[in-house]
Amino acid sequence: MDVKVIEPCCEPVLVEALDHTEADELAAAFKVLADPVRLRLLSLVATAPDGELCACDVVDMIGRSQPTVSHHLSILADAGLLAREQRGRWAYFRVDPDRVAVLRDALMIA
Amino acid sequence: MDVKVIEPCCEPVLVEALDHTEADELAAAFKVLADPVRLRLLSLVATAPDGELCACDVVDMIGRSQPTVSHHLSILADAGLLAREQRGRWAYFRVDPDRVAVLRDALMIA
DNA sequence: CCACCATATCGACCGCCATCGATATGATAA
DNA sequence: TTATCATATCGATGGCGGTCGATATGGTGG
Repeated sequence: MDVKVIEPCCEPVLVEALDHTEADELAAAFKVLADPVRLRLLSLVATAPDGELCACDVVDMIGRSQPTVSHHLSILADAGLLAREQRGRWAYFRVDPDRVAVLRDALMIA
Repeated sequence: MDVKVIEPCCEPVLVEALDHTEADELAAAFKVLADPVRLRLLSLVATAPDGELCACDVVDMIGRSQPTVSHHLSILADAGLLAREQRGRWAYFRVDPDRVAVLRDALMIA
């Protein structure tokens, strides 16, 4: 029995070392993920029933003040990880899978 | 001919939101990557000819002081991303692919 | 033993950022 | 318009962390 195994995940993509600019940009991207509140926000949106979540529901789940939650949501949105959609006075957020994939691909190094 | 296709990469792994402990641990892991010097160190080791690099060669490549480079190498090693091997007075480093994979898997969220 | 080299540790400085209370903005509803 | 609600912005504060010079550690060679 022939068995064909495709492993698209673990192929090293990094062929030469990062230069300063690339390293700065990547570090800035990972810095967005380097906060527990932002990671919980991202996971809450990612696992939301319809793939989207209202900011109004999120404050209670997180356990931080409303300005702090708003601050972190803006950082995630500015980084492109979350897409914001304003509907009336409510703000809804979705995960941008492509943007997440960029960071995931950057870790295909070994 | 039987064809077995394995796609370990793009399946969402995150099924429910992260709790506080998981978020703290993940954030600490990403914080290690959230620095350009450490990313350049990681990429230098990952793309080194034999998969390993001597700390003695690294200081000149990075453009930071020796204490700073040593500091960042220790952070990468403590996080498990780099494995340190002392040979005489020299310290050699290798990437731990499994540890990198843990972070990559954490981004399989959408 | 001593001199030298690679690396690690220490101490201090400085800038960035997470956090919150107060307040502003902007939209809906009465 | 006025009241109310959701969200964003502002300003201040406290702590964390990147950086380097100085110094310690520890191994090598003479």
